[in-house]
Amino acid sequence: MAKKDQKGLTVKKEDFNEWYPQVIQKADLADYSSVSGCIVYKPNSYAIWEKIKEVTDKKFKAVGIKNAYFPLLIPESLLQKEANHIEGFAPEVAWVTHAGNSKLAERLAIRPTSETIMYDSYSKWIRSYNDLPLRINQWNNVVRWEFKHPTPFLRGREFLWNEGHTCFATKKEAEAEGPEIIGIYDDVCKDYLAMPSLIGRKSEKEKFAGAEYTTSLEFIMPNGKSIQGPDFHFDGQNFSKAFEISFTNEKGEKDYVWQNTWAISTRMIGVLIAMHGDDKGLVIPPKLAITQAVIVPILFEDSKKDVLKKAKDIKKSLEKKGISVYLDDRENYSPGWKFNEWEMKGVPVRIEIGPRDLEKHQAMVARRDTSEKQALELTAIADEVRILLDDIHKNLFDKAQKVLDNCIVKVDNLKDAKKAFKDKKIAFAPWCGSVPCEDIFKEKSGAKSLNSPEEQPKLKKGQKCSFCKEEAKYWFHFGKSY
RNA sequence: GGGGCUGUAGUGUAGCUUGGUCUAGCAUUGGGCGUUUGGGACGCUUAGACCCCAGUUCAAAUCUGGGCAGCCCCA
Repeated sequence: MAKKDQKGLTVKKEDFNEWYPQVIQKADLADYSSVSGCIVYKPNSYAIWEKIKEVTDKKFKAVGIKNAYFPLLIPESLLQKEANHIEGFAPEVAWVTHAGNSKLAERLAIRPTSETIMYDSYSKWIRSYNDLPLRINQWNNVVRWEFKHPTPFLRGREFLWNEGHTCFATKKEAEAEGPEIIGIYDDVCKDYLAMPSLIGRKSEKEKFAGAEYTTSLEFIMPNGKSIQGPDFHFDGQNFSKAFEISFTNEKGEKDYVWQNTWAISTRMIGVLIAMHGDDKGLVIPPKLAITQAVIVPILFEDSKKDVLKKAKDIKKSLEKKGISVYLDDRENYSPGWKFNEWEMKGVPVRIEIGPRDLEKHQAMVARRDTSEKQALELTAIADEVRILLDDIHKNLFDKAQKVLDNCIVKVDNLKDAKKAFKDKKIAFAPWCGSVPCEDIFKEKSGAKSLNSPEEQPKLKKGQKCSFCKEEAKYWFHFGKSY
């Protein structure tokens, strides 16, 4: 049994697998539902998702991407049009077969992803190079009937995401979208979620079903397992040829569009919880927190009025600086109880004010990430909290960056790679990149390839692959994965 | 894909080996009343559970089988 503190929370580093669901439970983030693998996103987690969605959506729109909405249900005939795509998704598709008591003539897939239903429309919409580029995104839910153990947020049968589906007249234009989209995702992860990642190209084996290549952001969880975050797929003309998305180019010739797809999902909530949470519970990065600061007044009968008045003043002064504040003036809970509750829920900053502070014209300000507490002048408090919130973000990011840096081990053989995985680390190795090599590697190590960063250490002349006899092509990250 | 472990109120658990004393204990949580309130206050009161389906038996939370769900390890 792992150690528990007085609130029944497992110590994170001793048993992450117990700690994780406990935090979700205690911070009131999610609940299990009657459908296995489908969770309820309770207000506390949904608020985080709304924030992620809001900031990401803004960035999409800033580069000219428009939102639309396509149907949930996809006719079987459409889903089957692209061979690799259907092969990749078929085992996990949930089907609608009946309407009331009558059997449908053609069964309908609940979208596992929307390429097929969207491209059916695209083929009708795109006629000429004047219709391009077409850059459409949708925020929706998808269902993939996973058979592996579901884990709240990280792996489930239904999740929320964005799926961007774009079409360009030329390969060059299409591929140029890659860095732009990956840049947006990376900005969101760094600037809002306070999370660095490994960015790079996926292997042939692990790329998206139907894509030419996939670029991903990989995150490393505290238990040493990696997990794929947002990604970008360059689809070439695979789908456009299957769906007949053709157009007349500038030369008057028939041509097929070049396509990309890209996504970020509610899985990031899980990564966020895992990455920043601690033995006191959840830690929400300030820019994602729906409540950035909570004021806990210390109420006694004789001074109650004055303390509450000051607390309200503080609230106003913070709000003027654009900080979202909650004044917790509930009288049926003790201050200590509230401290613990807000820490559990991950609110970045807590302000305590009582009669003793009133005398000194100050308030106690505690930061969630380090638990440091300091007395601040009432007049300076709004500015100081503003600075503090930025500092908390920076500290969370730096800590996460350090963890990431420390878990990457350079290796050049299977034995050292396996040792790295055993130590809960990521192996970085020269590799040939072939599918057979990865199959054997996976069987022997229990791990898989993650991605290959664009900026690479130099390969030695004649460097062999770390796991077979072929020549190494690039450095690649490998790890045990969710 | 293979193996192992587990399922008891909202949450965490006791009981299961050796069926009966279980009208299922404890803590926390929820409701009510009062006293409290500077790091999860206290008293009184009230509500709330044996995952589902079969079987064995006079008798099942407890044993058996199946299902469902959760966790772990290996591939």
